[in-house]
Amino acid sequence: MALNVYNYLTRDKEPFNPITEGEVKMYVCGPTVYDHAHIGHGKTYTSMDVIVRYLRYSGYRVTYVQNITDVGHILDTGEDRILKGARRDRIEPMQVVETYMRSYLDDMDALKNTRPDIMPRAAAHVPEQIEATEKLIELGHAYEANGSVYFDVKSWENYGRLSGRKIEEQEESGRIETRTEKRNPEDFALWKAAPPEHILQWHSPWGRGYPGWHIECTAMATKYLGETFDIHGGGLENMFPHNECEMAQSEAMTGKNYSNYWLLTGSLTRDGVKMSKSLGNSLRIADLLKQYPAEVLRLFVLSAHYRGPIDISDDAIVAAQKGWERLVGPYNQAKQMLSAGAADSDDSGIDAIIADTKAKFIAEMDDDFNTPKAIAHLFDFVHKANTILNGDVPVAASTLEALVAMYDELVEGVLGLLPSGAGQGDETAAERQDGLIKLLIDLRAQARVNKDYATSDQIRDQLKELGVSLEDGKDGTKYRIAS
RNA sequence: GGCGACGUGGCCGAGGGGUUAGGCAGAGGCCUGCAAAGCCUUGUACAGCGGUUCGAAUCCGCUCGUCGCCUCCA
Repeated sequence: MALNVYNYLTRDKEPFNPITEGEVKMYVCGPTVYDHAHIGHGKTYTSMDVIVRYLRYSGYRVTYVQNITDVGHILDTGEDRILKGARRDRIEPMQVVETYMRSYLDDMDALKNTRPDIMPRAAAHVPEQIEATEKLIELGHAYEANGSVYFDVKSWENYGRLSGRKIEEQEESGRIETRTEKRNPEDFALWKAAPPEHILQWHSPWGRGYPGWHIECTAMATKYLGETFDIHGGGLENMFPHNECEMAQSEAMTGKNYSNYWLLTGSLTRDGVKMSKSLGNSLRIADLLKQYPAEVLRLFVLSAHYRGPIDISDDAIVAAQKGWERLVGPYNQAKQMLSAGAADSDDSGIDAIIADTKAKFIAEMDDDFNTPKAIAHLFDFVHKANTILNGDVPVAASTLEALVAMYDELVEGVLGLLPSGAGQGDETAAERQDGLIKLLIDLRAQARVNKDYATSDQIRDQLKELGVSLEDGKDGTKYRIAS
């Protein structure tokens, strides 16, 4: 079965056909770096990360571009967000940008989101944005007024195609601010004249100023991916006005389709309400990562469909944590069984189960990246694997290796859900730790044979305090390390 | 006021005209020195009211409710 995706442009699920066979050009709206990232960003970019991972797993060569907005845009109070951040932190605007961009990248790395191939910064693409604005003026889709340039929405009949909004309806709503210098209230800025005190400003054919919010994506996406590319991703809450304006000006400029597919992610709420600065209910990614492993946060995000909303609560994350430990159980157990030495052959039939799980996983992912269902199939596998691994019949090394390979391929490769950290960076330390724990397990086994349960329980309890849980089974004691 | 989503068992969340989602929590049992983990068994779910249909949680209409966007926002 081939990949099908839900395209917001048509509001329908469609077969995915890239422009160039085997290649995918993908653009995702990145963050404005004026504060630390919160878990809402985590949801959007982890969803996009899994889409990229799956496209690559499916054999596509993906070019993944995600911008960094470091120009700053006007708040309703007339204040620039980045300038506001600078004033708050008493530093230069570009220090704000650098600080929070690095913080953002740290958070994304910690969440195991694959780095985009190109992360263009808006401030470094002002000439491209001016060029795009000039072209729109030439083509009669934009006009200058008092040193600012506006896109003329009435010159582009497809305006409203993505979000489904009609200009007339906007006018009727009566909530569009009236700016006398605009021809239509809905016209949006491509370039804004800057007052002298505005720190971030550049030369332009229209005097000193700075670019409008939407034009950066047009300039950078077309520069790195071409005038028409395959996928545009981002958060659903940016569909209007940002994506709508972006698409209108891009297509007006090139006369071609902008992005063939629009994949937008649902928003994240906290205990039922959206995160916002004013409510003070933002949860920083960095703070959450102090409490939970990245994989738990990823499983939490991926356990709901990317297009849907998701509500974060303590109960939900704790449930995700328990679920994750169960999901990863057979992998850890198989690894330990392998290091302990396994049988030469068995007739567990696990090869067929693995093949079946993989086929189901792929079928679900092919259906608009249905991670909740794909993960449900993995849990079905966990159930079957546990039965085999804990049964009376010895399991062959080849069986264990096949299981580990499937986990590496799907659970880690596509979803990024295998435990990171211990053992991966420092092999000798991990081996030493493994040896020490096994030594304690042996000592405890002797104590148990002698019915010296005080000693055996002491070993178990103290290891538990160190984050190492011991589990007695038929074939001896296994351990697991808390993350 | 306009546009748009959505309302699923104690909780989180898929699915979607007749046939098991899955996870967490709970109950009983097996195993265990005791635990833990695992295994087996166990859940009268689909907001309400109408309609279409042999049959609706799934389609249509209305009502109620929640949320998002319409101003910067992932």
